[in-house]
Amino acid sequence: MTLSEEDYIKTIYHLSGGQEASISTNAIADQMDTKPSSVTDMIKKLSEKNMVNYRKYKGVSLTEKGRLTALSIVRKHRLWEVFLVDKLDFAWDEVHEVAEQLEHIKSDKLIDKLDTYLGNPRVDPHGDPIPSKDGEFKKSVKKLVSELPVGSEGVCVGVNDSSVAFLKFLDKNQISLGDTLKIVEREDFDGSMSILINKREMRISDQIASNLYLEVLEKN
Amino acid sequence: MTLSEEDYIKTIYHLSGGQEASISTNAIADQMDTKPSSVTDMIKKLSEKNMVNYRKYKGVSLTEKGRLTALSIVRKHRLWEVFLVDKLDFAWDEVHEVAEQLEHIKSDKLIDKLDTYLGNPRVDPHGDPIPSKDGEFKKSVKKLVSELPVGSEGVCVGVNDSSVAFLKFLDKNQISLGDTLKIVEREDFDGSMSILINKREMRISDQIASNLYLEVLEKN
DNA sequence: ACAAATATTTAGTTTTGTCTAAATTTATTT
DNA sequence: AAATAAATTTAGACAAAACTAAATATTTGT
Repeated sequence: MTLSEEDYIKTIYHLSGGQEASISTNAIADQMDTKPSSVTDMIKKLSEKNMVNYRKYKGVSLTEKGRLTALSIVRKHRLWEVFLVDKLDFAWDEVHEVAEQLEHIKSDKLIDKLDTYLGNPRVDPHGDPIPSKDGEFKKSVKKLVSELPVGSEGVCVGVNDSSVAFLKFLDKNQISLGDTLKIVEREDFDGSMSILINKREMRISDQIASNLYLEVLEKN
Repeated sequence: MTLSEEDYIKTIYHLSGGQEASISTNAIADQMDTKPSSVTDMIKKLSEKNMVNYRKYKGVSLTEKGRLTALSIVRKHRLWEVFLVDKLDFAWDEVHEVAEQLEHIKSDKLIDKLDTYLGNPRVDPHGDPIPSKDGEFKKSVKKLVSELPVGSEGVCVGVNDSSVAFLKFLDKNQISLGDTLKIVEREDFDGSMSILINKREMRISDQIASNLYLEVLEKN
């Protein structure tokens, strides 16, 4: 797999949104900032290699082989993102570019060891799930903290209420997007709950909980 | 700088051995496992970019710009090697291939943070010096432990006596190539010394010390 | 110093991945 | 169901980085 081939496979995967969708030449060209004719050329090559199903004028979809290839790239990308944030102290929103490069490094041993070193994380700093070595992975959904049951664990990914007051509250309590949050216990009376945020325990009101979005893995 | 250009610059740097030497087309071709005609082509391009001094039929040398570029690649290569050995638990002799890929990742911020994370190491797992951000670096030399003064610190890189008995001794005492060794104190009477090996203190005889090679930074 | 050997460069191709412009197919409108 | 619009493919070109084969320079041996 060349670097360029990997980029196409990954783009087709993302445009498919997990589904077995047929993706148009133009959609790929737009996404990759290239020309439709270039896409056609590359699609033919990927089709030769049995990475995509292709019927002229009808668009492409990934084969099983293509899907597994895409997942292995996604796995590498997200593991590197965890490394950059957890170990090198990058902010969660400045890792994408570098991870785009690192995801192309070829060494199974490296990825295995990196995975172990990071503690076999299930999600990246954006809350997106990390596929396992053999291409399995859970989907993730974005929910308000208030909607989740006790025991749920996820990554803070957004706010409902972006008023100055609420953002100040988050800041004062050292809650940032990208942080890991776990619901420890909920008080039925007022809906307040105690949570673990980056391993630190604290208590938040229902108002707070219904304004903070968490990305959590689906049960299955 | 393309990947290929970086590889040529690095090769010319290594063939120059730190000197301002003129390197032949054939030497580069041999080293890079490519054809002399390809080398000529690339040299012309690098010459256009002021990375090398080139006179037809006379060979090439790096310009100051080229030298700094080479040093930045070497710096990245060696920092990644430290990462692979210290953090991911690779053996010192299996890191080269992966580091060859990682050295081409483009992000100054990444290298700065990696350097900090690793504790600003001065040498890689082979005992070779890591250039600083601005291209300064000390040379290293290979010496027998017995020849070095108290206080010296370096990396174990080889043995003089490769008898089974000696290798067994090293193994039993958990001394491996790639380990960091510091001379703490020497007994004048018998030449025995106490050393720190991977931060563990132990005592070795003169026989041992005169059979173990250390790569140490030169004083200057 | 000159012929032979060796090293280097030039000229012309190849492959990969891209592009433009033209041709063709599919979709949309009326 | 044509006509028009939009999407897609084809054909031909180009740049980067490699190659082969031929031409040219340099070095070496006598």
